[in-house]
This record gives sequence, C-alpha cells and structure tokens, in this order.
Amino acid sequence: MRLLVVEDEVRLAAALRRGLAAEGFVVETAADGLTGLELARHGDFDAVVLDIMLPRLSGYDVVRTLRKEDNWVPVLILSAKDGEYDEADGLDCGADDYLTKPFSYVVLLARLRALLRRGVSARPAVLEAGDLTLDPATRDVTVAGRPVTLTPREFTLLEYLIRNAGRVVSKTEILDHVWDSPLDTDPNTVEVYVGYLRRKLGHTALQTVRGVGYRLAS
Amino acid sequence: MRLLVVEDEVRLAAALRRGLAAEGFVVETAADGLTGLELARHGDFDAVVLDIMLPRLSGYDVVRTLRKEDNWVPVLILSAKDGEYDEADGLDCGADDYLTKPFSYVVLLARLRALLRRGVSARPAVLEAGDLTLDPATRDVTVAGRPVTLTPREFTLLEYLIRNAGRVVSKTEILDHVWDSPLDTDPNTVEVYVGYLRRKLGHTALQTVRGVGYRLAS
DNA sequence: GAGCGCGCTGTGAGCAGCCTGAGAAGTGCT
DNA sequence: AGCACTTCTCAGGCTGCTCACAGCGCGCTC
Repeated sequence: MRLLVVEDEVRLAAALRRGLAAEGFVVETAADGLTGLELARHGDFDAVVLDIMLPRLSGYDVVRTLRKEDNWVPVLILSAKDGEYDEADGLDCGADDYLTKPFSYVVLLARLRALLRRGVSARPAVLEAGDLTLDPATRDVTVAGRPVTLTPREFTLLEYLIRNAGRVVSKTEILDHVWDSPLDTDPNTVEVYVGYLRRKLGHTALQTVRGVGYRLAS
Repeated sequence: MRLLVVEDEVRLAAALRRGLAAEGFVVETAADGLTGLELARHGDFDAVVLDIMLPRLSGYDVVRTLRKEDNWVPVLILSAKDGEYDEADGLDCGADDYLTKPFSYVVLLARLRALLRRGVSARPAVLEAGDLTLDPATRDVTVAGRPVTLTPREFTLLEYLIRNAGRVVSKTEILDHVWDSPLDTDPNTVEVYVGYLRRKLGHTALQTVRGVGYRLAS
C-alpha cells in the first residue's frame, strides 16, 4: 500500500515514515503543500496523510484542489487545531478523516485501515466481439463462454484486433501495434499468429481480406 | 438521505432525531442492538449511527454481523469509551468512523457528510480470496482455516495480491506497492517472494502469467 | 486452364522469462 | 558473542514462447 505523508515538521515526518514503513506501507513524504499536491496527483497512492499548516499551500487547499480535479484518493487530515469548526471545515472541504495532534499511533493506523478498506473501485472494461470476450485486467479470454489460454503475443494481438473489431486492419498496422520492432519483423509472423488464434478461437471469427489484411467480425 | 440511529439513551436518541431531521435527513431510531440490526438489514439506509453499549446486542456485534452479511452501509460508532484501543477495535471490526461521547454536534454532521460522500464502496475488514484470509489489523493469515505465519515482506506482498485478487499484477506494479525503493530492487526479488508464498500457501492459488506478472485467483 | 502470388502451417532452433537452492549481509534477541 | 530470522543476490536449469524457414494450397488474373 502506497502512502503519501505531507508534513513539514521534520521529526514527525520521519517518525511517521518509519512507523508506517514498519507496518508494511510504502511511504513517500513531502514537506510542503505544493510538492505534496504534485505527488498526490501523479503518485498513484492508496491514501494521503495530510498536515494542515503547511508552507506554500495549506492542507485544505491541497484537498480542495485534488477533489476539484476529480481525484478521490482517501485523505486523512492531521491537525494541531482541535476546534470543532476546524474539524468540520477539514472534512467539508473533501477530507475523509480528521485527527488532532497529538494523536494516538494506534488510532491513526486503525483509521488508515478503515480508509483503505474503501478503495476507489474502478472496474469493468471487458472487451467483446461476437462470442469473444477479453478482459485486459484479468487477462481472461472466453469463446462462447468457454475459457481459452493465450500466450502473451497471442493475447496482445487479439486485444488489438478486438479493439478494432469490424474494421480491416493491415499487417503493417498490426506489426506497428503488436510487435516491438515492426521494421525487422517478418510480416509472415503475423500470419503465423493469426493461425494460432484461429486454432484456439475457431475459424469463423477471424477473416482474412486478401491483399489487405484481417478483420475480426464485431 | 435515510439515517438509522441506534441509541438506547432516550434523551440522546430524541435529540439526535430532532437535530438530524432538521438537517434534512430522514431518521429512524432503534433502542437496542437487535432491532437496530434488523432495521439496518432491510431498511435501505444511507448511513448508520451506532452506540456501542446497547441492550441485547453490542454495537460491535451489529457491525460485525452486517459486514459478515456483505452489508457495507457506512457506520459511524458513538461510544463513551475513549481509550485508543477501544477506538481501534471499533474501526477494525468494520465501522467507518468513531466518535467518543461527549461529541460535538457540528463534528458529527461533518463526519456524516464525509461518509455519505463516499457512498457504499467498502470492502471487508478481513480480506479473503479463495481459501485465503488475511486480517490487516491483527496480521493473521489463514489457508483453508489453518493459520500461517508470514514474514513482514511476505505479508505485505500477500496483502497487495489479495487486494487485487483476480487481476493480473505486473512485477513493476508489485515493486511499486510493496517495496520501498522500487527502482533499485531486482524484479527477481519478487519472483523469490512469490516462491516463498507458494511454499507456505500451496501452489494452486498464485498463478504466474508469463511475460506479464502474477495473479491470485479470487 | 495455366501461371503466379498471397496466405497458411508444420518444424525446429534459439532464447527470454521464471523458478529454485545456496548463501551472504543485516538485524534483533538471548 | 552466538543464534535465529529475514531479506535479498546470484547462478544454473528448465519450460515453453517466439519466430524464421520452406513447402504447400488456393484464389485471382489473363
């Protein structure tokens, strides 16, 4: 689990990094709001622990900006302000939890676990064409409901074909998108792999258009 | 927004009902754990405010039972116990938030809003995949009911795999989420640890997808 | 219907990717 | 200091994937 800790107080930041790392988290730290925001944007974190009083950009602003950009990474605010209105403000600007300093380490951990439980669940995106289905996430491929196992190259090729189902795709096009070094790969290799796919998927779906390329019925 | 308030102290229950109704919530109340659980099961609520010390069935048990039944309605625990371990226990048995009495009404509202923002996308407090279970809070791992002891790194790796069960995860992805300095860690290290896990968990669950990564059967 | 060119496929060599055992380095406990 | 344990590196071995090659079939053209 990747965590981002944004905290300017060096000693606390170091303590958090050490403690959380000992729990098995992968921890990155940022010492001010701006770099914290930048990291949160592109760092693919599972949660963010965020101080409020930060140089350059306050914690409030960091959350608000993230939310405005449709980034819903779970955020736990750490704050020295223990007023009820401070807490309410922090939560209302988009944070998911709020702890006041000094905080209990045990509680911080439990609250992080509770946050991580509710991950950002993005799903499906399973491609279909005719009686074929292909799931890029699980790499499951089925023909008429029956599962089929493909080698990596076969899989990539089928994925490309299915994404262009209905269209005729040329061999050069296929080489460009499926092979690493299209220039020194024999176009015959494509024919070979089309053969493999036909054997595994049945001959009906994948038609050859002589002189042009191949076409997967959509 | 429909709220369920489970609270046996009559005056507090009435105050909550009035206050929350004034905020525009539709509020039902229950005065003991059993009827609370029954209502939560079938009442289609958007969130539950739950006391711990309840007649007939404790708040802990209510949450645990709901979660066991795959009911992920957001739960906010209200408790008179303010020990850090009470709070951690409450969260770890599946609640999403924990407030100690006496609490600030403003904060309760803000925390409810934060919960409702998230909606029902929770996952269990103890993770499962196939015949594997893993509890992030207690760090217990079992295979087919039998307990297994893992080293910290093994545990973190399994946790990541189980959180992504069914999906194929690449070695780089694993390095990013499980190792501290992914850049100067040999991908072979991942292979080694996958080997360790297979020896401890049995070879069936953890499949390698050649050229891509690994996949834990879900 | 003959000739030609495109596409198909069986074979096998080469090698990338993965697994594993052995062991070194580091850490904490007794 | 000695021991147990964990982490990680390294080298060797194996599996099975990838791809080139060459011969054959088939459809198109004239």
